[in-house]
This record gives sequence, C-alpha cells and structure tokens, in this order.
Amino acid sequence: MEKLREALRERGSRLTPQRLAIYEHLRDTKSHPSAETIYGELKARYPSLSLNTVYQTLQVLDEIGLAQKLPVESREARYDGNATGHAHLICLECERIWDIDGEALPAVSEIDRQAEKKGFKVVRNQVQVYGVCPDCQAKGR
Amino acid sequence: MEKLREALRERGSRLTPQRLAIYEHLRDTKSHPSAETIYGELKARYPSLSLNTVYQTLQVLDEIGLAQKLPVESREARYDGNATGHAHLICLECERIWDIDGEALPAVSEIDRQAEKKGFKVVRNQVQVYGVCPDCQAKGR
DNA sequence: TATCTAATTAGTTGTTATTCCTATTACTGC
DNA sequence: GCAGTAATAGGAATAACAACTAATTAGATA
Repeated sequence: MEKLREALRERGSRLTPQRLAIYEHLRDTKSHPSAETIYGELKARYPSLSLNTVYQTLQVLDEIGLAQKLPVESREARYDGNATGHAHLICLECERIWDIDGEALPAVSEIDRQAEKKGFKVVRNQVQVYGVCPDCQAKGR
Repeated sequence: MEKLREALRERGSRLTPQRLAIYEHLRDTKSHPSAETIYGELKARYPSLSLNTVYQTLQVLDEIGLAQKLPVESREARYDGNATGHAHLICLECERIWDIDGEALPAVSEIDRQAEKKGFKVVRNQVQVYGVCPDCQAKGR
C-alpha cells in the first residue's frame, strides 16, 4: 500500500479507496482479469464503483509500473498485477491465463537483446503462447 | 497465387480478385498494415472494394495460415503476411512494426518448450517488443 | 459454354470494449 | 477545517469489428 501511495504521489496523483481496492485485488489474484471482471468482483464491496474508474485506475497502475495491460486475441484486454517481464500462457478454449516464469525468462531477455542489437530502445515486451491447457485437453476437445 | 488458390480450395472457398489483391498486398509489404490501411491502399485500384470484404478476407487468410493477426496495444489490429512464428518490434512513437527473425527464433522456440513442459498444447505464439525505433530516437527526445 | 448452386460482395445495421464529458465528491497540503 | 484540485460516477459517444441481407458471381458439371 505504501508502495502504491508513493508511486502515485510521485506522479502527482492521489490515493483513493477505489485505487487501493483495484491495486490489491490485482495483486492478490492470479487470474489476469479484465476490467469488466474486476468491476464485477469489487462492485459488491464498493457499490458506487464505476466501470470508468476501473479503466482509469488500470491505466494509471500501468503507467506507474504496478500493473500490466495484456492485449490478447480476445476482445477484452486483461490485466496482470505483476509488471515484470514474463511470458503468458493463454488457453484458447477457457481463456484462462497463466504466467510462465523461471526457465523461460532468459529466452525473453534474449529477444530483448536482439531488439537492442537492431538499435531499438526497448521499453517492455509481451510474450504470449496460445494453446490448450491441460484441463481443456482432458475435457476432450 | 497458386498457393492461395490451393489453400482456399481445401477450405471450400473460392479465389476472388479481391482476395488475391489483399493477399498479394500483404505479402509484398513489410509494413504490417491495419485492415483500414489495406482498404485505403487498394481502394484506388479496386474502387468497389468494401472494408467488410477486407475484414473477412483477412480472417480467412489468418485461418488458412497465410496471414497473421497481431493484437497490438493500439486499437487497431495489424496484419502480417508472414505467418511463421517470429517476433515483432513495435515502435511506441511511430507505430511502425518490424519483424525480428534470425537469432531471436531459438528463444521463441525455447518459450514454447517451457509451455509444453507445463502440459500445454501449443498452437501459436505472439512475441512483441515495444520500444522506440532508431528513427524516432534520432528525432529527439 | 450454359446451367445450377453455393459462396461472395457491398452496404447497412448491430455490438461492445473503451473513452469522453461534466457535475459532484473527496483527497492533500496548509 | 478550508481551499484548491484531482478523482469519481454515470450517462453518452466513439470506433473497430461482426452480423445480416439482397444481389451478384464463380466454379463445377455436363
């Protein structure tokens, strides 16, 4: 929470209950929710919350590096409370998303390095692997 | 062109002048255009072309593996006539997109391998590196 | 090459994620 | 606590894209 307050202050922004709630929700879930989903999940506790605020807050969190917007193939963007560079595994059937960390990280860094070799100043990367998760495979296509 | 004809036939679809034009345009450009851009660029030669046809054709090309839809951060999807697995370099300022091939490919494959180790059946991947291109870096800031 | 039939086109309309607008509310620094 | 200013809520607007439809056209067959 102090991390959030500090990052917001640096940007000249205020810490509001809505922002805190969205930040904590994102931080505590592994589900990479969409804006709409976050809205739905927080609405019970914060009845006055508006979807617009969710969008704005997610954008702010993305800007200050405390969240990451994932532009995936489905229409809705999904959000990740872990903004460090890592890859995502996306199930084409159930649309769930998982992080791939550990051994995949060096490969992600290697791609950045190739980009830099071409004279690019790298800001961030997005690595998505689309496929079918074990659950959906078991469910028999 | 025969490749396109063949792939369309297999799907039970026909080769039309519009489809051919869109296919060739995509194949011959390195610019990863949006549907709207393709429409604008072909409109002069095919005045009767409709934007809807462009969308439909791009979807067909994507399905038969002769093009690739890139869900990028900007609102419009961009299309690539090279549907083989490779990474993209995207300039956050001018929005141009380049392919990264060659040495980055093993790293992309390595990430797929990690996904498979988790029990995923990998279908395709998307690797995007966002940053600032040399031109835009030179242009100051 | 004429015919039959299913696919395609182009135009219109629909859908929906996201953004814009603005009056009201509520943080923050004093 | 008060003033100043940023954030919120909520409704309306936007825009990319998808669905629908009537008319056209291409492809296979003979």
